[in-house]
Amino acid sequence: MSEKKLRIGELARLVQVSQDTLRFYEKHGLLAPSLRSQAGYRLYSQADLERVGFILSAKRVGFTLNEIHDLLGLEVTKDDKSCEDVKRFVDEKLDNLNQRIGEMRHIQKTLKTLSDACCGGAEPATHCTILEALNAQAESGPILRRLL
Amino acid sequence: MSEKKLRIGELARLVQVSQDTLRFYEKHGLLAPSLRSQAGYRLYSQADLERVGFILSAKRVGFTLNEIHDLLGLEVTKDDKSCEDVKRFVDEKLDNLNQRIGEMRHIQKTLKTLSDACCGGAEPATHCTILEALNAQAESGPILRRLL
DNA sequence: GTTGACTTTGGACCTAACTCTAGGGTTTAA
DNA sequence: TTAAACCCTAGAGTTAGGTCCAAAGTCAAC
Repeated sequence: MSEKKLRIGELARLVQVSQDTLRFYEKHGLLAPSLRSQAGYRLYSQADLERVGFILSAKRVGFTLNEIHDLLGLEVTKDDKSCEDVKRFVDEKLDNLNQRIGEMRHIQKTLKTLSDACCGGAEPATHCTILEALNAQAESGPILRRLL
Repeated sequence: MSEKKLRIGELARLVQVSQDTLRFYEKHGLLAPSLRSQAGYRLYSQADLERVGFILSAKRVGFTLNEIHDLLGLEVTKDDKSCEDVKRFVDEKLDNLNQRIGEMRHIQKTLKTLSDACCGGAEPATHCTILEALNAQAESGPILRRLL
């Protein structure tokens, strides 16, 4: 039994993007349907579905479509050189991610400080902004410096 | 002694963005210099510097300028209602951040799998793509589902 | 055998976030 | 006192990532 293929509308509904977006990704080389019907309809396989999943996930965490294109194009072969290249590229992306996760955690902490400071007690603080929350944190350690 | 003020070029160099970008942020209400010189030159204070730091950091982790504008505008007063509003807004952003951090960690893991699988041993694998790395992970748990 | 929901292509349009240009004023060091 | 390096405004142009539209073909059901 061959696997069930999805038409563009079904796939779009599944992954919650527009059909136009899927065609746009195709035009930019990120996602080609594995097959076309006789009439020319795009038919997507399960692998295609996973590919879209990866694209959208990578996008959400801040990769550009160009970077995602490169990531999807990565392929290690017996050739040692390609292996080196992949490692360099991937490690750079990893560093990048690590840094951004750090910044996200910091902003998270700041938002939490704001939320707690303002609405924690029975009486709301008279005055509280996000920059004051940032400063409150900064006073308890050299956190602000990491921002810059 | 009054604090040292920065002109636009100095600030731009400090935070590594163009002068145009700073003026752009000003036009969109994210950052107004606390002062102008007699000749009309923008003069930025330390507080302004911190503000830019926050803007850039928030941008790096995926907030849009509009969202950042709203974040910067948050202010809790004695008014209970504003407190409620802030809490709702901030908590939503926090959820958002949490989810994205989760996705980042997942992609991080995938990249690591790829890096390890391909270049770990003495001999590079014959064939390894990022989607295969994803699948390798997926097999050891229902991870892919979380992508969608 | 036609209606309605689907699909195709090509190309115009849109928004966010810059980036550049022109034409001019200011500051400072030689 | 002038040249280099800075700053100003207004407005046009650019890039990424879609989004919309028109004109037309396809498929399922009634």
